[in-house]
Amino acid sequence: MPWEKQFDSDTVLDKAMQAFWARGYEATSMQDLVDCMGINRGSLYATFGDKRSLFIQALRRYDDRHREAWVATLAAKSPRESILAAFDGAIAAVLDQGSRDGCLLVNTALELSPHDAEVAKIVARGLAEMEAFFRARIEAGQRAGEIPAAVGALEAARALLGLFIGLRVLSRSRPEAALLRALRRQAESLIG
Amino acid sequence: MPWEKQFDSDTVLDKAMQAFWARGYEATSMQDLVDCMGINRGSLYATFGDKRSLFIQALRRYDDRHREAWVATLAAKSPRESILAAFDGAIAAVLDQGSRDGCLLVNTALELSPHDAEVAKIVARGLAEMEAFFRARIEAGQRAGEIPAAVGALEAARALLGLFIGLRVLSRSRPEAALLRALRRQAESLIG
DNA sequence: TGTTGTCTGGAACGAACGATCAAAACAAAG
DNA sequence: CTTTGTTTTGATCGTTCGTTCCAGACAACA
Repeated sequence: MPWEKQFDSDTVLDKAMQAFWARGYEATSMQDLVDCMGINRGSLYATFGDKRSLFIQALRRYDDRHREAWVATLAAKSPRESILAAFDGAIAAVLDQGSRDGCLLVNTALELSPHDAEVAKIVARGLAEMEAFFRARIEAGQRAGEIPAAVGALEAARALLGLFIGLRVLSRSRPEAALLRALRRQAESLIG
Repeated sequence: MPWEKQFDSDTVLDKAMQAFWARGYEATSMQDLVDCMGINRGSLYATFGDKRSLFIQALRRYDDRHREAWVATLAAKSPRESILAAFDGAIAAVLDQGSRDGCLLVNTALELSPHDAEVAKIVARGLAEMEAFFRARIEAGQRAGEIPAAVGALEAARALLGLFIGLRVLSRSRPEAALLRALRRQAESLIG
């Protein structure tokens, strides 16, 4: 029998994900990926297929490991605080870690969604689940008396999604504390 | 003496702008541009320089012809209505004309701002002027009694910018009427 | 130890990329 | 009509793109 893989698929996929995350799909070449993933060209193609295929796997992994894990982490907090913590986390990534990568789902929504149906589907689902998260947390907050019952959960969740996307875009282009915090405060006043 | 140009620089620059707008910088090749601009390769390079240079000129032109013209059009309405008309216009572009192009400034904010300082400057200025527009209109609306004085003009303007950006991103990835309209309603309730 | 099957490194592919160039085409001035 | 200087044109440059392929390295099994 052959010999086991010399690398961990998930580990190298994570590196590909980060490259796509920082630079986008078109601007990341296969050579960039070979370099940053630390595996051979042949192994890359044998394991992940072509570039688009690799990107889709990276995007799915982002959706699993980042968006879902992020939701799970936030779910530990109280409903109202979990919503604000979502915004705080995105702001902290910019101000504390100096990250200008934003969110891969949002970046991809702009770069590829209008031109690639399969990618668009993944992105739309991810964004829809963020909206669903906000909505569920608002409703839970209302049951717990943390959030006024007068707030329309669906409407507010959609507005929060919009604000959150705006925050991610501005993280990449105008990473200014005052600006980002203004969006967070708006999110706060939105849920009472 | 020589003979005049056979094409109008502004006309062909508009076509380049639309190509970059729809597909982004990296995904638009010089061949695409030669085809859609309708002029020869040599004329293109002689008139606009290299690809990045052409893009910057197209971006500046967008900033002039679209963002500024857009502001000028809106300024004809009452302050409060002009803000809502900004959102309505973006929604109409999606629902009436089926456009999924969004806003070139927003698209560029994500694709190039983190990696190109000169582009980032143009984008940041454009976004800052959108913020300034919102702020000026809010203050004018307050003077006219259309908008409650309790609204913090700067904070609200920043939130509107975030919502507007979110709207533009969702226009490209989830162009659903209910979703886009929820953002507009949030903008409305934001200014009283 | 020889066999097996995969992984590795690197060369190489055709195509497309951004960019350049010299010659032909041309309108206006002399 | 000739001269002049720019535009246009299409060929072509070298590079990089995404992708394929093959010989050598290697660990596990017989």
